Amino acid sequence: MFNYAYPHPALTVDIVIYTLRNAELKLLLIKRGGQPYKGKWALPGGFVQMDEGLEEAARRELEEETGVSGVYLEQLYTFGEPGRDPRERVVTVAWYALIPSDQIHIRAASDAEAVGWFGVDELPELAFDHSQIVQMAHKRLVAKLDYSTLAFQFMPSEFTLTQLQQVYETILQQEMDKRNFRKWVLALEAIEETGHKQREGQHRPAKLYRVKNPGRVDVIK
Amino acid sequence: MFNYAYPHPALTVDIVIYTLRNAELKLLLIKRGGQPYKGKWALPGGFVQMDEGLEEAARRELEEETGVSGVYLEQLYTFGEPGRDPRERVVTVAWYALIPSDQIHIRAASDAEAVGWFGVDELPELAFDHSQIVQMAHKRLVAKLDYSTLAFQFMPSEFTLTQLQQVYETILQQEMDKRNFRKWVLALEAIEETGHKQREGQHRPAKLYRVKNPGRVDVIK
DNA sequence: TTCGTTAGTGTATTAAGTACACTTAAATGT
DNA sequence: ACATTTAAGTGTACTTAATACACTAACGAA
Repeated sequence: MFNYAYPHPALTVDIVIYTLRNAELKLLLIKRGGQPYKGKWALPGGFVQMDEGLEEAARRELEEETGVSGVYLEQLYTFGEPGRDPRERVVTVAWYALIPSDQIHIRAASDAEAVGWFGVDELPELAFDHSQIVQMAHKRLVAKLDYSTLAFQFMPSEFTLTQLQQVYETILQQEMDKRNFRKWVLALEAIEETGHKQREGQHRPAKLYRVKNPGRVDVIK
Repeated sequence: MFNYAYPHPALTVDIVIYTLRNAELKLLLIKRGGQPYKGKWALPGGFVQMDEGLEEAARRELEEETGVSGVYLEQLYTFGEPGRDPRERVVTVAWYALIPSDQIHIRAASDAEAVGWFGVDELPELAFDHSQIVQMAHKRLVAKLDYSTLAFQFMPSEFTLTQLQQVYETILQQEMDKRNFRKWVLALEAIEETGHKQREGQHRPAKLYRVKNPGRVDVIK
């Protein structure tokens, strides 16, 4: 039992985990096994331990659900309306993570819950205020493509310019001109040729590129 | 006494309250009367009540310390490193507020604490991790001037273009060309002439403008 | 060697941002 | 009334970034 002179809310982290698969933006959901919202899909998350920081808690949950670590993770917003959880006052610090498309051979889940990747346009009804969280995450993601190098966080260690362009086109939901895109992205000086080529399909092989500073997201303009 | 099966952190809100005075960006600090960090300056803030939302709590604290309400308030970030408060685990949801320069005839403070406006370049040593919070708030503020109409939140109901330019110059710490600034800001179509003029000093009177959507902050470009 | 497919490239046009200096309208002092 | 001081107000040329647009190159398969 833990006693306090004043009431304390419970504190959780929830994570919107994005990846790109089949030219579609997907996010990870977990089917709730217990009440409330039993059987509904929800964002992965859980309680913050007393001896861990908030980002640390988010990375722990991320690793537990997907097995991945070291990926891009950013705090999104903190949600704490009274009544957002019917049991007790729960405040959640929401985060979003981007997983490169080559790291999704992750184990399904740590515990026995049902886990699934959902296209952002085919989301089921979500538990709690999680659809509000997802909505805000998507807005942030789209906005950041415009003024940062965030999109590179989706790329595998080597990738073609066409693949990179598809990432932008998928998330922004608009087609782009190939020549203009290449001119623009190369002018950023954030990627470089690896010297390798990707030979696949009956056509000219594509040059492979890598991100110069893989972990880093820079503001551009 | 309040009992929980699992330990809960305490939850606070802290607010970076900005205003502009004498062509200087200032923020409000409160001298701590009790331990820890007794006598040190700190951001205004306090515990979140169990029946109020997070923004509600921030607005309550803002109103208690400054008497102002209805001003621009935005969530900044949530800080929750274990050990940031020596007494117990305290997680704080940090906000920042912008107060128009004509609303600073506010009452000094609700309680007996010492309260003061400090220029952002002349801040004293701060309690807790508050200097980290201030640093992040300043970064956000500067960034948002570039891609939103945030700066208008500092303006009184009627203002001259020169005053508006000074707001940008003060916060961005760089001089701007008068003609280019006017061309740019008028092209935003976010402000309009009031028809009034400001006569003061031995020079040509300036046209007064107002913000078209006073509460609103739009992303530009 | 022809066909199918995706990779890769340049130029002209338009829009936005930057650099830069004089005139105007008022108040003050003689 | 006139000259002086002060900040308000205005336009144009130049530079840079964004856009529109179509063909050639390199490979695999038949």
